[in-house]
Amino acid sequence: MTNLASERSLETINDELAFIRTESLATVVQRELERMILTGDIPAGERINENMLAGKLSISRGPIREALRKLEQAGLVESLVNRGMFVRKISLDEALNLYEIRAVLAEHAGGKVAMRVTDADKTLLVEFVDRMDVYTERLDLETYYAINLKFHTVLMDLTGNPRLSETYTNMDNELQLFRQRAMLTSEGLKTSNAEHREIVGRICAGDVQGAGAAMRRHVIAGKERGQLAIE
Amino acid sequence: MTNLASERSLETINDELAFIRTESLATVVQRELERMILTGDIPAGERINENMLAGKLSISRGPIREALRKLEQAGLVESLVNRGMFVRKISLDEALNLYEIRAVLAEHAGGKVAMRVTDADKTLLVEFVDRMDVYTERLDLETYYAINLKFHTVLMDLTGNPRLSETYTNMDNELQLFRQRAMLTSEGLKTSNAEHREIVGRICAGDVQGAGAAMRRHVIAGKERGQLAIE
DNA sequence: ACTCAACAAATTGCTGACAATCCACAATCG
DNA sequence: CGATTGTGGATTGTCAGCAATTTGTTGAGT
Repeated sequence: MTNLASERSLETINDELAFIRTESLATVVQRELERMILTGDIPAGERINENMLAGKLSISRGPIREALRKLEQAGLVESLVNRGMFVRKISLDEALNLYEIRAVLAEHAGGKVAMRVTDADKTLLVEFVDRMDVYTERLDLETYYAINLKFHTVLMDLTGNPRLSETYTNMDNELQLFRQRAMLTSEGLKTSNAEHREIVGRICAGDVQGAGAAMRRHVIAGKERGQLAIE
Repeated sequence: MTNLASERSLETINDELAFIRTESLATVVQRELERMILTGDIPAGERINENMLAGKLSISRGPIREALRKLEQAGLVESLVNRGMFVRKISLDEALNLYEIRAVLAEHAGGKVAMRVTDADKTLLVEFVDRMDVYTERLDLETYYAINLKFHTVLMDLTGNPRLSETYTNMDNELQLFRQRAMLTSEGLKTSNAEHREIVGRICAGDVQGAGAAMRRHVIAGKERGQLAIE
């Protein structure tokens, strides 16, 4: 019995250690920092103090610096030599450039999904939009955002091109640094989800051209909502 | 006189030190590794030994690991925990996905450039194509490649969207890992430059639609040339 | 001959410490 | 009083070394 118990605890410990073994600390830190940055926990423009972070996480600065280098390449932080790493501040120009690319990718994605979707996919997409409508009514922004995020991920994954989906998502993350304070109004949510419905409708109809155009319009509308919220 | 001389030498020393101060070792190593990987100096699939590299460059492993993390995020190397960093091997599937995205970006870029080019830009582009023709005749692949690279960079920069240019170039770099051994035949060069001429022609004519289509065809043709060379 | 366990060498992951640099603020000079 | 120059503390950049893991090898057992 003691044997069994000790084996169990060893297993548990191993499971936990496996988490360390199969993933470097740098990877864990990267994910955590990415989360903190995207949620605005660490606001854009703020310097990231390596020592403090190391102290908080009870690890050394090495893995932290590695994680920061990855985030630097991902465009979420920028490094100034001898001054440190800062959460990136996206200028209006940079944001417009990102929106432009995103619009192009979205248009292509929309068309491709319209060509490829199965019936199962269609019901899934419709469900997403219906659920978002519910939380729009309830003015539950938190939940709406979460579903909205998932909706776009699923949609992009349906292109069958994981790299396209990844590229799109990465740019969306960078744009998050720009939007940050640009919270949507409930009016904005309604409009946004109406656009979703339009997209899904075109996709379900197999309207390649229309689905692409709807996607493009959705991105551009999002851009304008973002800019509006800033002024 | 001695005063002047010592001032001069101080200046020189400062210039040299500035090279160290304004750039971390990680950045230098990153550029060097990127060069080695893209030229095939370190072939795809090969492990990168941190110790050996540190010894060769007479630095410690810290900056090297940071550089490798950036390259990992850029998609040029991949890390296996406790096993090391390997130059990435791009599968056929991944390459096709990249080509698809690149085609989309290229089409958009072609159209946008056609809308924006000045007369000066036009002569510049024509010069590029003319020069490439020369080296095609001479079968000087090396020089052709160099000009070809620059041509595409200039073309993408003319979109006025630096981020679009950067994204396109990054994907091109990743694809280099795929092409690697797929050297073009002289026949391929001729065809490729004919496509360039077509693109530039449409751009000069202000044919937005046509320029985009020509760009798209160029990318797809390149994809097919690459696949052909592999078989 | 084949499997498998134990061992040794090589290599990565991480840490703590040191050197170089920046920044804010006080002290000095014109 | 303003500008400049030190000066001290905080922070980054780099290094050398240790612990943990992987991998190849040897040798025993079947």
